Amino acid sequence: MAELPVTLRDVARRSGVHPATASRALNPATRMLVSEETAARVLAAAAALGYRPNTVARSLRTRRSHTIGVLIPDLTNPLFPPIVRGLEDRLAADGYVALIGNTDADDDREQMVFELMRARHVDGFVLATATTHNRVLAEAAEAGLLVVLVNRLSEEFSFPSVSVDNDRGIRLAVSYLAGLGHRRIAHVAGPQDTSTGRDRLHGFERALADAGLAASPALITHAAAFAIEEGYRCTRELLGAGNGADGPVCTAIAAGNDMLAIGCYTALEEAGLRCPEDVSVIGFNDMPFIDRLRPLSTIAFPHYQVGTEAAQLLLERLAGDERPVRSLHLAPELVVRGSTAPPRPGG
Amino acid sequence: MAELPVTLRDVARRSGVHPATASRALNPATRMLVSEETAARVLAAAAALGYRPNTVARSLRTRRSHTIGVLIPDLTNPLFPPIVRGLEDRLAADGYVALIGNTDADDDREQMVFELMRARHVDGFVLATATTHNRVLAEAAEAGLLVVLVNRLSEEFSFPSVSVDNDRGIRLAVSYLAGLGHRRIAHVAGPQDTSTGRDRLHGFERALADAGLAASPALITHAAAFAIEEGYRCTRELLGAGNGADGPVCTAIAAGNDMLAIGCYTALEEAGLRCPEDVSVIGFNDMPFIDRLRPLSTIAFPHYQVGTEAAQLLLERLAGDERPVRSLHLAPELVVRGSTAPPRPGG
DNA sequence: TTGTAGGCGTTATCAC
DNA sequence: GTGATAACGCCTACAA
Repeated sequence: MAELPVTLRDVARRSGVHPATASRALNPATRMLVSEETAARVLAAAAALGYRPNTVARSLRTRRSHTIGVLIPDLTNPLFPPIVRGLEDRLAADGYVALIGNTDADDDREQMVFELMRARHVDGFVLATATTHNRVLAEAAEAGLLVVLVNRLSEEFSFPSVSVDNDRGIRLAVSYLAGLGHRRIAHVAGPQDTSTGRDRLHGFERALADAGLAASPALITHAAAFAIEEGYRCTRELLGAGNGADGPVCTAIAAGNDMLAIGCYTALEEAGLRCPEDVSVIGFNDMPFIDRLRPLSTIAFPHYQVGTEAAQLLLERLAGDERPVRSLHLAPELVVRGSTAPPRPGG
Repeated sequence: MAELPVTLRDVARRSGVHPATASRALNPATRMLVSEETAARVLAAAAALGYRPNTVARSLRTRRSHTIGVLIPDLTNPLFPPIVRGLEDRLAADGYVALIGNTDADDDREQMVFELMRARHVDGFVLATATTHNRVLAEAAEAGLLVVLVNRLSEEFSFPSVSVDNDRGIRLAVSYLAGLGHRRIAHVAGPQDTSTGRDRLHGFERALADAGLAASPALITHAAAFAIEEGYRCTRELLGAGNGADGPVCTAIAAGNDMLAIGCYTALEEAGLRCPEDVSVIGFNDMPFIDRLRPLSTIAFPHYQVGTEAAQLLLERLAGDERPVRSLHLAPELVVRGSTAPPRPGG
């Protein structure tokens, strides 16, 4: 029952040539070195025997595994599946496969998964987990590994990257809210050890200034993670701080991402505040299913394309592209749904 | 900058032993064959040099890649990420990694991804894509590959599997609806070329009979895929058929899964019917985020555990377990949310 | 155009 | 307990 594996020798034997010749005939890149009829004979023999090249042996010899390591925080965060699909689809088109590892934003776990992949001699990495001082990034840089950053930038190392223009995105959000008439706009900032969290916070502050609005520490809270519970906690903090004389401290919240925005809802409800009547909420990412969840206004970007572009960048370098490192910034777009409205007249 | 790779020979040289001895010392399983002090010396040398074994070479020699191929329909279906995480977490604990492939329920694509993985000599497969007459399943069986089915069963081949007890699940749904007083209960059946779709349909029919309710072809529609649009289409069909004298043809719908249930909502809304006042809806799977989407009553099962159990089954066989093939059926549970209510008095 | 030979890094099987 | 040797399946100078 268990099939005996067909090797190159078997194909060679059956077609009456040396294994080396068979190898050349089978490899499209070297097929030209072989006479047409020999090539045809070898190909026929291979097909007849059901030959399937042993990638492991090939990898050992060529030092190419045609495998890419992908590190993401957590696959169950709906933001990542479309990105991963983009990656895999583009990679598969070139015969590459992806090894996915979840890090749960835990350094030790990240290190462990990274090692697991290095041991498998992946040809490159896609990292969606980069934090400011990241051991994996440092090791990858030192070892000269091929890396493409996704959704993250590194100031320390110069890696190619694909991300959304966070500054522009958060500006879209803030100027939209300001245009509605909001003057007390709060921000639930993402983790400041990620470029994403930092860029959006700084963008927020600049956008406020540009809109002629005052920045106040009371209007900014810091989430420890891009997680629903943190959005909830931060919004409570926000509301608790200044929920004084004339209503809540803010009339609008720009959340660091959609997960945080979901947390905002719960806290607002708990405080007896309605959205958008009392407080407007805008998210970031337009993650899948968020539109069916609540009518959340948010900043959208093409998730799937982030994946395909990252794969593209990687494949180009794998193909020997030596051009200077490129960083792609995909354009975000404002998506208005039902979570935003002008502030109450009395506000 | 690019580090020169440290090999076993380097470690052997530095510790003054033969590579074979170094190999024995480094491998916990064969370490006992070596004197303690030699082992210590080798280990120290390895650490000092930053030796990292070449898994590719090891795989070629041992014919074990410590890699598992995972085929799923589509990672962006929220049902799968937690399952995949369960798989990866359990596999990683034993030093295995997973290759994920999306098939989009397309046979050619499935075949292609399957080949990509076979070529990489994965040690086993987890298949969540099995359909009734499945080429991949047949090839895997013929080649004697290690396979564990997830969320699917095969009548044709005897593979170990992990799935939810669909029959019991749909019975829970139907008896709950019947208990609420519903007598005209419809079913949006999933694709009948999947065991999941079939088992739930048959379970539905039996459950109806057990509840003393009449089965009618008009109350059953067939979705071509577990997709929102198909749920929408089928529900329209349902409503269009018998939306005659006294209201809609049914007062409750048991959907084949949550995605189909989401589609039901849209069709009901369009028809001016409210849920649950006019028509109750119950789903299946309790997929992530569904609880935040709409208050959908549904049948829950432990997604993550499906993954860990599947990995466990695979690892056991990889470890040489020869016990007869096991099929795990995880117990489903009824989750009541706001999409179900007694039928209208006038119904 | 084809054959020869050697080696990628590791481990299994001998022998000592 | 350790060393020597060969082989896993493939590719690629080099030679013919």
